Amino acid sequence: MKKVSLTPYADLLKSSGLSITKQRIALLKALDACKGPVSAAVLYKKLQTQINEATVYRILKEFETRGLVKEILSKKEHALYERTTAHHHHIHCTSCGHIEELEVCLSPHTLSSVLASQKKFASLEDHTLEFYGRCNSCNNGR
Amino acid sequence: MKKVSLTPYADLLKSSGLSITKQRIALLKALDACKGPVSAAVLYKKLQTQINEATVYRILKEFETRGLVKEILSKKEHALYERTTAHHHHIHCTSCGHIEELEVCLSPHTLSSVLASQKKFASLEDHTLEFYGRCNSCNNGR
DNA sequence: AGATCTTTGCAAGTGATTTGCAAATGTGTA
DNA sequence: TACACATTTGCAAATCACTTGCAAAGATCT
Repeated sequence: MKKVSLTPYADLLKSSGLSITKQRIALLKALDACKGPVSAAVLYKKLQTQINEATVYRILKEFETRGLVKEILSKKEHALYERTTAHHHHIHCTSCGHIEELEVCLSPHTLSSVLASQKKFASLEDHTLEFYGRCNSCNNGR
Repeated sequence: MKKVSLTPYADLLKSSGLSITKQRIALLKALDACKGPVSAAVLYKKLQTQINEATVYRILKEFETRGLVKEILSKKEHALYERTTAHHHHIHCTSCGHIEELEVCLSPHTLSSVLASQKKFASLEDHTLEFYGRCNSCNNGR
């Protein structure tokens, strides 16, 4: 008999080793509904009728350790979260805070040369690369 | 008559457009005495007999906007600060938190190609690039 | 369905950073 | 050097983002 999948979100939770609750599903949906990285506060605002604030934080942390979301650090705001997709970086507008996804990344060659050139670290697990500038609309307006 | 400079720190403050106070000088000294980036809390601990905690935060923020210090964001800790020197990046140990300076940076070519490839931003002001891995001593210990 | 383990809501607690305000200190000018 | 004015500091309270303890509610397994 064919195994029927309930919903993609439920499946995702299950395959990440998490039990299925309406709060976690709501949070995944909300994350997907956002175009870019969002703060816990914004997520909570969208979901306040459905999830308690503490739960938003708890779920976000859980998701991060399971690899479902990625935390990105920004100079302006607190931590921002986005669903984990293909590895990529961002450019942040220093004026309006708008964040856009970039398709560039460090080449594997550059990365390994980083490690090779400085022998003091045994392994390279991750990197963050964020750009800051003025987006076109902010630049026009000045 | 030759202009005598009082102290290098006082000169630095003056040329940054800041008035000279013993708190600001003490903070600059303390920053220089640290080998790597430090948190406001650590700085305050070192200086508690000389500067009030709120003042530490106020000065740090002031220094950042004047370009005297650079704030670096870390996945583990809160904001860390270091004196502005030549542009560089860091590698953070995900186990012990140790941070080391790296000499590598993105090549100007890479940077401009980032901008060129994605025409949506008018200017590129800055970028952050932080690596995460396990330092050798943490790796041995496991 | 029942037992058991996990998650949630709530409210209080933390830790980091900020703010208001009066006193203290710094700066420019006489 | 002294004064007037502007800036900075210390202090205490406030805020903000996030965390925690605990009992009730919900999920999972059989």
